[in-house]
Amino acid sequence: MNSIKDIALKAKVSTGTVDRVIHNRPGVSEKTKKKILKIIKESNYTVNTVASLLASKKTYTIATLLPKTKESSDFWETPKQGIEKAFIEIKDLGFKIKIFEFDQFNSDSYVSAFKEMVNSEPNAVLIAPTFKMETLKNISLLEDKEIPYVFINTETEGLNNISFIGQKSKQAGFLAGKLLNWVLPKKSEVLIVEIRKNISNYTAINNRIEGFKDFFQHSEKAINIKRISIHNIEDQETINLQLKEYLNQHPTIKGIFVPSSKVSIIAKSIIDIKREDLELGGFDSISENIKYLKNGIVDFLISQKAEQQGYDGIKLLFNYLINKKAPVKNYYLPIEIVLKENVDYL
Amino acid sequence: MNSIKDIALKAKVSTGTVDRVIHNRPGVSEKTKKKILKIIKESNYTVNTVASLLASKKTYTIATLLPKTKESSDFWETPKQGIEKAFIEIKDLGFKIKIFEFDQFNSDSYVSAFKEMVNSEPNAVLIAPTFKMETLKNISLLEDKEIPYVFINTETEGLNNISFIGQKSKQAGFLAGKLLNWVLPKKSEVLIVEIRKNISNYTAINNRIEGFKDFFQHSEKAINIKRISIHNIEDQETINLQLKEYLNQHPTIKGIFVPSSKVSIIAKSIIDIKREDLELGGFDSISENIKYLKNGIVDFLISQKAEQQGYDGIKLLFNYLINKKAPVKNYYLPIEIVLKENVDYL
DNA sequence: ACACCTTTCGTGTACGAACACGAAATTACA
DNA sequence: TGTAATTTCGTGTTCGTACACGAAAGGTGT
Repeated sequence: MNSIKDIALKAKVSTGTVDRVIHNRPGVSEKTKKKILKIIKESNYTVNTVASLLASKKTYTIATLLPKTKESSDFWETPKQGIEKAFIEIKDLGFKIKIFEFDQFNSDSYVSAFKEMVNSEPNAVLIAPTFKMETLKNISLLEDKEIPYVFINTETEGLNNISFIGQKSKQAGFLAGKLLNWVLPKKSEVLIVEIRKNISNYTAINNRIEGFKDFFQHSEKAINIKRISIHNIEDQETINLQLKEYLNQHPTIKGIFVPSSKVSIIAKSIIDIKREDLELGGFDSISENIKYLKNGIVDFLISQKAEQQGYDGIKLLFNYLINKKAPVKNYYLPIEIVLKENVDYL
Repeated sequence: MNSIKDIALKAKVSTGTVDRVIHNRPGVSEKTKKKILKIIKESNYTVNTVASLLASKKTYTIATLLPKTKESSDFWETPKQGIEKAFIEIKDLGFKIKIFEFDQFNSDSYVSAFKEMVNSEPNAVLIAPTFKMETLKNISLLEDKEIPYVFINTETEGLNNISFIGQKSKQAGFLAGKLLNWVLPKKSEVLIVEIRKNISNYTAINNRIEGFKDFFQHSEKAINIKRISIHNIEDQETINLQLKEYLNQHPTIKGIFVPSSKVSIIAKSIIDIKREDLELGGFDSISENIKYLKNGIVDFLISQKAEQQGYDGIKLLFNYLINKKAPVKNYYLPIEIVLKENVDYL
């Protein structure tokens, strides 16, 4: 392998001089600089990242700002696993990760965690910007300190994030339309059930609904779409009643679309009110949902590849800090279809 | 961070002794060894891979043995991209990759490339064992030299490969059955079209067919399944005739399943003989197939995540060589459903 | 008590790159 | 020409680990 020593030898200068040229630091005459650069190119030498990182005892800290999780089946557990996996790969290269968390139903806690994170002076940050307004209001704290940031999961436009990693929500909704359409008998109506607890992530959910409707508008069999909203997700009884009544009033409804990860709640309801004939689709392959996918109540799930969001997010920041290579602005992850038949192989 | 020096200090020995304990080398008394191990555990110290790799100027060579590719749209291009990506990540850690190739329709070339590969004395190898017999016959060459090997893409049982990375073919066929069933009208027949050029990979293809049939055997609407074989893939005219005639004789056939990546050939045929009403499904999201997916001739593809096969394969060997950590024997990759609606987001 | 061997462990150097330090070369100006 | 200021660049140390070498301690036999 080609080392800085070889280059120095060939150029008849010391390693120090080569080092200065490589890092574009002053103290080298134009002439020697040119000569060295030429030799570097000819012997196509590249700096050995490993040795470099070892020598410059620089350590980088990446901060993450994600919703707190209570149970292990929580959606946000999954990106965290991806973050952990990425961390293991890069910790020996002098990288640290500092975790900041907030209550996803409380915007104040988001803001205070955000500020705390900024004050810890990380080299880069990974944010799940579930609160749009609060993000817009506070993003300057990061920009003033020139801390690069990437967003995951929630697309927030018009900001200088170096990248967004997540799903194209509208297209995901569109796909959900196609899938539900496949499994539905002709001349049915479909029902969109919104679970309103999760107000924080409304952008993605609205985009999914928009895409979903879009599909049926351009489909030959113009299926009619209804929409209801459910609020108190703790109270299964009320949900059952509300759903049962609505379905009785609209007997042509043969399929339900839940544009969020809360599809398991509706699945439970469907069993309770004995309407297993309904087709049901939703989002996110979390364990609670997979249970109902496997027993056939849920027909399909669309996965957002949550683990990869975390993993790729950290890896991307790692590459950015090491090579200063700017990634693509919109890093869309696969819109993955999860069925009973492939759920065990993900 | 915790370094070997800190451990030595705490144990009141030199770094050399700690080093001996870590690498389980002789020359340390039972007593000191225990003491050091205890301290290591207590301060949860782990060796710094970076420094370790730097110091032991060991360089590892991983050899790959894959089919040669002619066009950039070839299936085998994709795993190669994954290998390249993995290589970039690990080259600074002293890893080299040596590529060996063979003609996938010529078993002799496989054997000779195999031998050449073994003679290059790599530290580990990644093989696409498309020729089963020849693999069985020659695998001892690797085992005699104690060179660890992983298989990708083609599952070959009964050998001491440290891992297989690829798809559960039978389950993938099963899923294909489900998808075709979804899009088919009731009381149709389906046709399996085998493309017999690719004899080399027959295990996977047979498994897919088996899984596919399985699905329909256990489905309520017991759909009848026919099967034909096509040989000379260069001659589109003959294929068109053969297909047209067969379909005329069996007018209830409404869907076609191609258990290989050659589905684009049938798609072309379908257009030529004006039978766009047929539903069509196949394997692998290579560019040729995607074209027909997008214009609606192909209804679905099942992707084997070919790039990931290469990437994960190399990464797995990397981890194995570094940490001697044995991976899972069967590393099944996602069985991914690719539709017109999500093909742009993979 | 002496020579000799074995076990145990400490020291020193190397890996490739980063960077502080200061030596040497060049230029500026009186 | 002498002196100071400035530019240019080589040396030495450091990062955390690996490993060769050999010193010290302990044991055995005569």
